[in-house]
Amino acid sequence: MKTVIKKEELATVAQNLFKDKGFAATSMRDLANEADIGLATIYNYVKSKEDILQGICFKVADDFLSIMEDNKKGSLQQQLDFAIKSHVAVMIDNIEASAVFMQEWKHLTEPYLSEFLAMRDTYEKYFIKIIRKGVKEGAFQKMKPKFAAITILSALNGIYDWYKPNGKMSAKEVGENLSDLLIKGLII
Amino acid sequence: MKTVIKKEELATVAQNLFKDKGFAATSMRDLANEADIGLATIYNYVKSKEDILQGICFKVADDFLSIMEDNKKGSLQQQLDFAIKSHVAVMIDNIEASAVFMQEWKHLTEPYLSEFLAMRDTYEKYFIKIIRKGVKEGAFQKMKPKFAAITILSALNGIYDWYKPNGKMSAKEVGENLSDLLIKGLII
DNA sequence: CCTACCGATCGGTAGG
DNA sequence: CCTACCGATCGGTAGG
Repeated sequence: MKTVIKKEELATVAQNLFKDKGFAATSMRDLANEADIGLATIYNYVKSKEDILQGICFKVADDFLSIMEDNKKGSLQQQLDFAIKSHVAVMIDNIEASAVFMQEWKHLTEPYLSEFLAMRDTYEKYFIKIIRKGVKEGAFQKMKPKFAAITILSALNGIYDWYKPNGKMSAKEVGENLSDLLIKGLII
Repeated sequence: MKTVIKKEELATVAQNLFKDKGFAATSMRDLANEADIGLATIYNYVKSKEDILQGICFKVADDFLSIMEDNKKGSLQQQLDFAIKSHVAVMIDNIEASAVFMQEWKHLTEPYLSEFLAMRDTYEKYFIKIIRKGVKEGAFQKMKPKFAAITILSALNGIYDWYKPNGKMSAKEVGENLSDLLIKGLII
């Protein structure tokens, strides 16, 4: 019981510190202090420092990938709209973990690094496919699909830097506005 | 002579390693090895490890800010187009330094951290102002100017992750395509 | 520009 | 779950 709670607290603390200070600049002692346990106790919950990072990165990667399986209906514009809004929803549901996912994955070592990059690549390809089809059909502007996909994902992935859970915009609003801006553009 | 060359080599090495491994995970010994000098020699060129990071971050910040002074002519759509293309040009001209600017600024300590954030804020306000005027005039979609500005900047700032100097897209093409996608949107 | 070194801190473990 | 500790590496410096 208490063990489970402490383990979850450690996970939360790790997400916050890895986001704020970065993985390399966060020591196991920092984590222990913030979670209010002894240094050696951490190793009852995790195997190593990188083990914690892996947990965060692959959890978020799984979340991203699972949403795409439900995304096969409607027009290509609707599919892209759904993909954007779902991506935003996952990020906002795990805002600290998402920040770590985006910024700290480079500290993964092999073979996890390759596995991680492969998952990210697979996810990116969902966006590329939708856009490629849309360009071919003439629904979207003539544009390199990979370029457009990466640009849209970059715009979405910036959220963790400014989104405040108790701020002026709700999670739903953020998704709607991003979809609107990226699909329809800024000019009228 | 030789000193100047080695100093420049050290700067280049620092940009590359800070980008690839991150500031905290790069040791002064890493820099010395890569620049092919002794560890202690580094301190003839810089005062400290953070001194190197400051040099990179503030150089890029200056570059970004200086382009906005020339941007007061034309319609608001033209001004935004110019701002986007100039931002992309600065990034691509300093692609490694830009990556460090975007990802590693959090390792700056006070008072440099506050100064850096203030410069970034000033720059962001240029984009916000253009968009706010455009929304008021009815040239742009009705949208929160700050939200739109941050989203556009996030999309632009993702470049360092994928842009290859010898790749398929020229710097000019990247700027034109980004301006097109973000201002006009993906759908026709 | 380098050799040799400093105190501090790191990730992790033995043993209980 | 903690005390006490390990070897390795860190940023930086003395002295030349």
